[in-house]
Amino acid sequence: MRTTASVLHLDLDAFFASVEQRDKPSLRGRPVIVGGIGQRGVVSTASYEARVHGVRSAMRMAEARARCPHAAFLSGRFDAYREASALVMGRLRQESPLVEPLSLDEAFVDLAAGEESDLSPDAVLDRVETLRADIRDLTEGLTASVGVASSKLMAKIASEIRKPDGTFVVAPGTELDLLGPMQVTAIPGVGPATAERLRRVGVVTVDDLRAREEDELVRLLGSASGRSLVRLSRADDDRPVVAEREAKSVSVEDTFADDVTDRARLEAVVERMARRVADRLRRGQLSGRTVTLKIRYHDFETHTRSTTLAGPTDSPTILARNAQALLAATDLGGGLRLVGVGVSGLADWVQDDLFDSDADDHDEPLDELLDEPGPATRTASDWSPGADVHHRDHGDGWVWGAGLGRVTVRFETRLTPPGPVHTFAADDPALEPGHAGPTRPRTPLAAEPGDDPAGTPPGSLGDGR
DNA sequence: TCTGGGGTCCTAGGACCC
DNA sequence: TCTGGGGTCCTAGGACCC
Repeated sequence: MRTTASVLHLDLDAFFASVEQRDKPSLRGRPVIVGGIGQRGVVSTASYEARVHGVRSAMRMAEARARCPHAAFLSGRFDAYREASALVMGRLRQESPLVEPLSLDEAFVDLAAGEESDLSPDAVLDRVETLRADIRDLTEGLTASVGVASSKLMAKIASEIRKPDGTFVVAPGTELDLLGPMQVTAIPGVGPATAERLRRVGVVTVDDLRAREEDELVRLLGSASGRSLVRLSRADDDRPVVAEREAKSVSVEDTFADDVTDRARLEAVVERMARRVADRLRRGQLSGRTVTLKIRYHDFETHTRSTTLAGPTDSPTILARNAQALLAATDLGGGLRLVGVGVSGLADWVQDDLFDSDADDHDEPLDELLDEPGPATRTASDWSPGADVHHRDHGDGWVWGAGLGRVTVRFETRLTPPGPVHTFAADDPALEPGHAGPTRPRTPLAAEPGDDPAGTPPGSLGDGR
């Protein structure tokens, strides 16, 4: 933990609602509620005028309307929010090169990372007041709350204390005085479920938490949470401010106004979603390997099904086909209230790069073939540049394979995912045209030593035991 | 008229490998 | 003939955050 208050946390006050009030003078001084406007919407942000009436983030819109019928209800203008956010983040980067945005309206700044400066609490306070005034000018009126402390944990807690439009600097050495009496839910990461588990064993405040043994908390909450909570309860937090964090997943989901039972309609929705995901991947110059379908039944029961491709793709067609295959394997029950499509296992390259192929367009047949779902154990390196690729359609599935330059040929078939995967030898009768699908379970294709001039795929040989 | 959308991280079990 | 000890990958679900 640092000895100076040099981690800054900034939080723009009622951000979405404030942008709306800034851009529409008629809304100033009035309750403004931004969120899902439809039947099943929830509140994203409520202006302070609306909070007076008990309207909160994540509240159902129906309840918000009941509590505050005279409010302005808006669905949000994300381009405007992104623009305002970029101005703020830009100003923060003048403060230090090390800025970690957490969302459009929140960021950590490492004040110790830039040029050497006076990090005494008084000097930092002056600096923050200048920063907040600049942000107000730059954004034409948006206000921010700021906390500065010796760690991320305390900075984030501190920014809540003088909210809205205030600053709180935690003098080094006083962290536990501030944190100890707070409820455990003040610690980010402790939500309702964890708080309830802790309450049942008599832990309500951070001081209560600190009195417990690590072993007990690990048993109660698991290894990661237990250990981390022990440290945080002591204000022991050395997590660094990290500027560039790479995305780990991309997803799109939608809740229907009314539950949908029509499979054809769901297929169309899933296809559109997959294309949107692919579009976002490509704009981010990313590709992904694991396709996930998310569904939510009428009773809110939620499930995910996923399939992992042989290599990363950003092809809308491939993503759509895989998402639709997952849907096809899904029981629609009494209807779905939500579907979603996501991709994870992101890479900043596409599988194209591995092949000596002139297929620049990811939707070309050859390329698609190579991106088809395969067994999880197959890796991109199973394939050699210029490999001779074969494909045979077997009606209820398909077979594909690639020659590595001579006799060694791997053939694999896959039924509609997530069905079983089978591997065949080149002379397997199942490969005869007209044969309708695999006839025997997957068997390892042992390459004979010295029989493979193109190199053996990693992992396909035993360790000699 | 119960309960958004976009994320992250963690856990746990099974398959598979060495 | 009873049964190891790691490790990684994959799938699914849950808690949490803004």
